[in-house]
Amino acid sequence: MKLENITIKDIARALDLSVSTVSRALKDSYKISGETRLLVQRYASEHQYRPNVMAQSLKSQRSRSIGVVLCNVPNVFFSEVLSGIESVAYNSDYLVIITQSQESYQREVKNVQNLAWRSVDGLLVSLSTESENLDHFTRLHEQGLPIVFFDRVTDLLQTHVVVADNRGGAYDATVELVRSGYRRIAHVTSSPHVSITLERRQGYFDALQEAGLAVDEACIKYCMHGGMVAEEIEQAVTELMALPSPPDALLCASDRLTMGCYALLRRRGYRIPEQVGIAGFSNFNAAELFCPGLTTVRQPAFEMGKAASELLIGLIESKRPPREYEQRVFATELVARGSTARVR
Amino acid sequence: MKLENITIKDIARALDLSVSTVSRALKDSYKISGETRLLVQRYASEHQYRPNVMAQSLKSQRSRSIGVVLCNVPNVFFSEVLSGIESVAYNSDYLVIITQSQESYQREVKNVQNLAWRSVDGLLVSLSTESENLDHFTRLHEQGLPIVFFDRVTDLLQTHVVVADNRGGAYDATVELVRSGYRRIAHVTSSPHVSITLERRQGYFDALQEAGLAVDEACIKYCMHGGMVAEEIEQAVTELMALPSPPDALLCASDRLTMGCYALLRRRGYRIPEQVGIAGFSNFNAAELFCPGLTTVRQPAFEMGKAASELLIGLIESKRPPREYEQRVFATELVARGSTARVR
DNA sequence: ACATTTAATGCTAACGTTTGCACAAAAAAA
DNA sequence: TTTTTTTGTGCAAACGTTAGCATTAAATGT
Repeated sequence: MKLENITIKDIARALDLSVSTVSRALKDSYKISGETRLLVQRYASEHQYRPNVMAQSLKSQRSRSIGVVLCNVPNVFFSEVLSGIESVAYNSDYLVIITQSQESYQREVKNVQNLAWRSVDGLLVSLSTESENLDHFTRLHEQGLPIVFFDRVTDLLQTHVVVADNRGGAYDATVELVRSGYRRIAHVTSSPHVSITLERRQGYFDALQEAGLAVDEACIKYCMHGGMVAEEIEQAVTELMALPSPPDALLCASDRLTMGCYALLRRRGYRIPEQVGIAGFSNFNAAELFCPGLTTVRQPAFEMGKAASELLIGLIESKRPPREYEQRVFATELVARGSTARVR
Repeated sequence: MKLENITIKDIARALDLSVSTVSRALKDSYKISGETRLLVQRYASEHQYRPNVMAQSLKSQRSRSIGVVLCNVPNVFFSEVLSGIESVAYNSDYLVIITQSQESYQREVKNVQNLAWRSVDGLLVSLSTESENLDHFTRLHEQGLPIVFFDRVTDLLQTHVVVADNRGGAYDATVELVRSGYRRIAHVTSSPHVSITLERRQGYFDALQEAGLAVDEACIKYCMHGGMVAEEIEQAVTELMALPSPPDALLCASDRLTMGCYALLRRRGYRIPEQVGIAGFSNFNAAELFCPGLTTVRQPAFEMGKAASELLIGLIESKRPPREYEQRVFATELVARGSTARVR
């Protein structure tokens, strides 16, 4: 019932040769007479011989596939990253296996172990918000499995890393808010476990400080599931707006949070940008169609996916570990729109 | 350098047993004394034995992985489908391999062949706009490779199919436009090669006819790349609006087209919904934040992904082909918003 | 003419499992 | 006690490749 393919043995039998000769003739290595080589290769292509990859994998201990571990595909940022990953893999003839952690530590662990066990040649990882302990990676990494982190990274492992300039992006957005006349800028962000949260917060801090504005911890709300659960966002916004002196602007740290906050503000009838300004990280490119247009910090997601993929494949295909691990940082792009246009 | 795992042989040697006994003890089959079974199983779990999947695959000719072929991951609809696929696969312990055709026939063929050759157990496919010839599927299908089509399907192959009620969705949206007072409704759609185009067009036709409105072929624009190239959309809209009697409303047939047309109309200064109404298929759930809110036909993408995945896994795991192939049709949901609200 | 090199091919063992069959020892039946 | 059955285990082949070493025949050197 399964697809019966012709094997190297069949060829050997048909041509009255040994399997080793056939094998060698096909990868034109070693000393094989041009005659037999041609004979074998013609027979092979005529009969549509395709080497059995499972056998090859078993022999070589390589599968020409890479595993991707990320939170959630429908997140615009991740879907673009994934697209970038796939496009590089396609050209390099690697298969891309996708898993979602759904921001769950448990699920991340299971996925990573499953992928490793199913013998991917390398791993492309963006950590879940829940992940603090990274043993599931360190063990594999020590055993020599190539891993590249992107977006939500860690310095507990010595390896390549692909990130956006998170500090810079948050800084730029905050500066824009300040420039527009906002003075009490709140920050709605994700779990402080993940790298991007800290970096973005730093950019927010830096900009406030430069502007001589106070940093108020009460104005920072951490959504532990990165906005995967709608209630988090609702609670964060509610609490912020109930403060004795409520914020006049929101800086949101992720796709989901930005959209969530924006929608909520509008639903609750806040006037944007007069009453509350809002800016945030988002890769949704129709933000200009919103009412008012949403000021966003855009990350070159597709390019980041490509870079991560390239670095990983480099790691996989080089015999020796590199002398130095790269940290590739991509510039973000601030697109200022109506949602922060309080003043001309 | 690669992760050295303990093998069944190691266990056999350590316990002074034969490999076959160990193998059998581990899958507690056959007649093995409780004693040895326990011994083996304890040793195995203590030493973290994990069967080598490549060897198992080679033996069983199964890989516990499924291949997905779709156009483009960042498309909201597809990313949600993919998420549904992954979630079912995760629970059933299948790996999901993702490939993008980017609406290219060539690429689709290469991906399909590559996946089959790399021995996935089954295929989940949404056809590219360019695909007319489906030989690359029929051959594999005849050889017994389970395939399930979703979204852009075909009846050239006898297999399970998962679709939205495309005719109904387009019908509902058109009826809504008519109800709002639009009388010359154009249709911007994708390549007529793909099933969804025909079905959606049919719904559009039916609604027009029921309303006693004329069907004008000049009012139907086919974007052969489904809107992947921005120029197609631009050209379609330009041509429509340049007609002797230009349309007063647009019905768009896909995520990308809907967004593209909406953005273009706004950029060109058309007043929506007074001058031109617009409605279309789209899974973008922030359409309510647009200005005006965008009337959309929503497909239960995640559920469709789940269904497709379940059907495929069913196919893979049943010994015999099913007596009958299913065509699972999911209802769409029309969300009427400002972009079609010409009259109260 | 014989020794030595070179070229082309074959044999065999591996990679880690699974499984039909054979075998031995113990238990049951005669 | 002998025969038969049962129970547990081992052997070996298979899945489709690859690669080190051995082998043969031909070609070159002396």
